[in-house]
Amino acid sequence: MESPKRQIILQTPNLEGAKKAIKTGIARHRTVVIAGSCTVDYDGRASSKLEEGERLIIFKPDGSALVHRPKDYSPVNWQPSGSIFHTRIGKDGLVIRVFRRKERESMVISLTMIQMVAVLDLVDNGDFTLYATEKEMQEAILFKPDILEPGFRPMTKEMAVDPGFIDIIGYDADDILAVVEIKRVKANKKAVEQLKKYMDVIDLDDSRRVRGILVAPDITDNGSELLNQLGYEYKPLTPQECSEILKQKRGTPLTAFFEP
Amino acid sequence: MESPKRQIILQTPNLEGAKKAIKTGIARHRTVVIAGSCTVDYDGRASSKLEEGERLIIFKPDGSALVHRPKDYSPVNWQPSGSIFHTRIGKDGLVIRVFRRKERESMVISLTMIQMVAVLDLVDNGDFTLYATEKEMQEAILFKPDILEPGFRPMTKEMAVDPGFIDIIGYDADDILAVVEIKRVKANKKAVEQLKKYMDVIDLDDSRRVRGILVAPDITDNGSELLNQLGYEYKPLTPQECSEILKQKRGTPLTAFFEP
DNA sequence: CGTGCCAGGTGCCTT
DNA sequence: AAGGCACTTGGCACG
Repeated sequence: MESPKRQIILQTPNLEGAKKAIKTGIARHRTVVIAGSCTVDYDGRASSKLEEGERLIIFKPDGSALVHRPKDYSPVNWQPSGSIFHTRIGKDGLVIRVFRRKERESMVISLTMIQMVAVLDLVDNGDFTLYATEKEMQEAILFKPDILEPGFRPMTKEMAVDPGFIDIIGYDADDILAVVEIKRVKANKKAVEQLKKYMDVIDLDDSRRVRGILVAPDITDNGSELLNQLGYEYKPLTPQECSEILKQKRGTPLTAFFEP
Repeated sequence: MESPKRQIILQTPNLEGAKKAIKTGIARHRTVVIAGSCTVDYDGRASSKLEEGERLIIFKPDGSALVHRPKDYSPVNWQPSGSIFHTRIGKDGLVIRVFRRKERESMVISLTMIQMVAVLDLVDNGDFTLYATEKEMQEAILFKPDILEPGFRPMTKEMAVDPGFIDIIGYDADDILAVVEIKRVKANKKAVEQLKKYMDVIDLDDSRRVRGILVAPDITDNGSELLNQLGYEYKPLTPQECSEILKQKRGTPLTAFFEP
């Protein structure tokens, strides 16, 4: 018994041949890659018109769609996952309509000339791990609170207030309550305002002095100004440092916790 | 004289053949599309590890690079334009390093099995126009102020304050000053806070009563609550409506302005 | 569902 | 370069 073809690649197919391959690929939940000359009309939350030109078009099995020009990181047009594809040949050439019921959005691609159609069977179960995130900064402070300042003792993480979420609340070496806001990139005025919002809530509940600490790898001048004005503090800390600390943690064998 | 090949497409090439095509494609500023099994290591502002799996890889002539899994709108790894590519065969297979001097970021793709390499010559000079943006909402109100409310007269657009930018300032039918903040999506509490920030600045400069008007297609309950609390107003207006109004404007012949 | 917020956000524009 | 902000932001987590 022959195994089904893992890929179909057509070079400069006619529209009918392209249509067949694309429909087959979508039906079989393959990744479909098309290179060709097209126009794109989008209509939904906004709307857009893209005039004729050669682009790379990608349809994924999860119903996401991308139209990429030969430049830039971001697609010129797209639909997020969950879209429905409809392919037909009309007077404008090979027309593919990508529709998303949620948001009532549609993207219509009209292909006039096709350089390539590739129907690919991509199997991808590899784990993806991102390091040096804000989450890791939080974990690092909880794991080794001294990196914030000696004697700091975290009490809560991700406390819901107001609404909103305070990253960390804890007590310092002098038993003063501290509200900690973490940013993985340079903190600006907006970050300080966010900290203030949480401080205002805590101040209502607590008549004792409360420290506000902004943790970030850097801070803008405007941010620093507002911070000083409000009497809060800035603690420089990079996501990379925090990631390194967690690497030590993960490297520590479990038995280490049971040793003196 | 033969014209140079517009595309090279290799099916299941060996690593050496793939390497040659990829290097050629990058050197000639073509769009290179690779389907194959790979790992990706990224290191820069953050860092990440992507375990073995089959993905679609795109290198563009402007030095941008994308690694797409067979799902999701966004690439799992990438480099923005201006990156430098380096391709070699090592013990991990075909290794492509994408380096960005600014930001000191690197992405290393190690390909072990290759399903396809396509070197494409995409020529794309088509215009792209996006409609129903916040900018268009602003223009529509300036063009036909009555859509905000009858008798409204805009005075400034994009006025810099504090710092920050007030979308529109104008006078209503009763000559009361009004600060207008525009949102193209449902306005939330943050949008109201933004309006408040501008109102606070204007209130300092102006002892007369000032109206705060939030223009948006919708508003969240929390946003509405704060709005009422602060005594501001909400004017429902969709970006699509505004776009339609501007379409009329563009449709209006210039001569119309000279007629009674 | 809405509400809030992070993201390797990206991109645009202005000082 | 720094700062402010929109984006068809997308995506997740939580009530």
